[in-house]
Amino acid sequence: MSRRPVDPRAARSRGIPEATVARLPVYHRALLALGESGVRTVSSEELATAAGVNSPKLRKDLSHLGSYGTRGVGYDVDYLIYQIARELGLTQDWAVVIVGVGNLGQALANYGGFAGRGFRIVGLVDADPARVGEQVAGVPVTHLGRLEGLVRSTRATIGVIAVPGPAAQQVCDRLIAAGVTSILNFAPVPLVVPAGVDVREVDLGVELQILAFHEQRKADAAVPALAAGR
Amino acid sequence: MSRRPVDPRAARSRGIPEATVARLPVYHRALLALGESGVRTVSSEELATAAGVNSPKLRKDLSHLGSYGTRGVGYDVDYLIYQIARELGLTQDWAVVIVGVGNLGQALANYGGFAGRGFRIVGLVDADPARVGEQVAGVPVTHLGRLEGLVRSTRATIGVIAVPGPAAQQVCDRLIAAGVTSILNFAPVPLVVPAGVDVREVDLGVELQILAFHEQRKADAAVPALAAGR
DNA sequence: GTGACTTTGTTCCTTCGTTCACAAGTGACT
DNA sequence: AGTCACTTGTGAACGAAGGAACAAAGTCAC
Repeated sequence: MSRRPVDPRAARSRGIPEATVARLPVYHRALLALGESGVRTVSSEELATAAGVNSPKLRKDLSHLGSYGTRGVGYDVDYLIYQIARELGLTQDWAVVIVGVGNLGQALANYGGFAGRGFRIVGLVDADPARVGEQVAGVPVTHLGRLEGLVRSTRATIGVIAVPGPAAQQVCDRLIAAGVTSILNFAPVPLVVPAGVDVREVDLGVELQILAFHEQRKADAAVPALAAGR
Repeated sequence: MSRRPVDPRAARSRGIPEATVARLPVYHRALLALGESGVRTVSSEELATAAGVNSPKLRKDLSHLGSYGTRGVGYDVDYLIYQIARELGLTQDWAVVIVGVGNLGQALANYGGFAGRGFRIVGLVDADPARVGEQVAGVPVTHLGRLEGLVRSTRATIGVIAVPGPAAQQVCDRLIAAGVTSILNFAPVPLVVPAGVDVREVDLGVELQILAFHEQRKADAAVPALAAGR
């Protein structure tokens, strides 16, 4: 475990494929579940099943982090958990501000599994003065007017936008001006941000529409004569 | 406009790339917003900006649906809205059942923009008997025990899972057994489903972890000496 | 200590997605 | 009517991701 405090071969810390990064959190979670079940060692086949991927893909993904497995044996669960956590930055403490205390904002505040992964919700912000002072999941609600002060005083670097669409861009701009450099956006509008700021858009409506597309495909396949216009 | 009621060249209706399908809903929404602003015609450059992509990508995406633009002019907004909606299946009516009436389930029930796009929430299901009879966004809450009956009687084909992780797979199995063939899963566990059933996993925790990864990258870049272990 | 077996890590190849550049088509203006 | 400016649609180059197969490496039994 102390063999390589920092991997000298430059495979790590540079050029981990984006697709791999998106799967690492899933592996991490699957490993945590296995660890709690008392499993100490896991093969790529077993872990792949638990994570919902196939084993060659899993091995290739893990190989991007370094050689943390033992051939003929598998991966040490605890060690691999630590390595993935470190790579993802979960061993650090991330201050997160959530803007918008509607149902979605509350759902996020109550979401378990943030605290245990280094994410600390340091503030909830809402435009409604009536909600200020309220607490959700132990975090007090601050008025939108104090957004910048909250971000600065807590040194938050991650902002979550859960406000109605029309307000999203303005909230985004203010978050960035106050020092936020990563944004998770649930509002159904594409945000424009300066270089150096990361945005991830999560759109509940889009997901349903993608499903509808495939659903229609299935329906078309079942009644091909109609679909083909014959 | 009536030249090809059904495109004879098989470009359409077969083989639209998955990446394109995932962006069509975004284009659709951007077009709706433009249309409400009174815009009648839009160029690929303008629409691309509104949708947050670059124009070559937009044009290639749209070309998979057919030739719906006019060179030298652009795209007719209303016509393109209709074509995308048809391709996505939004001109049909989709019955959706939401399982789990926590904060997330309520947020989904209240989400605007479902109704206008063909999605009709026909039922909310919860395991807590105390919530049965309650109404959320005008939809009554049904007890989990009646899940199958609800799905069958409403002919729902899309199910949304917003329950705690441990319950997700069982709910999933029951939905499928009752006739659901598309599932949107918010529980942080990978679902296993039989062939022919589509699943989309949306994981709020994963998104934050991906952001944390990039955030750490930025921090490393700012203090390279420490990050490189020198 | 040796051999057989297990499992990882990596290489090659194919598929998919994105970007670039340009030809073709359209409308406006003279 | 002809020319010019503009925009779409597409072919081709480029890059990223996925999958299979195999060699390397380590363990366990004896």
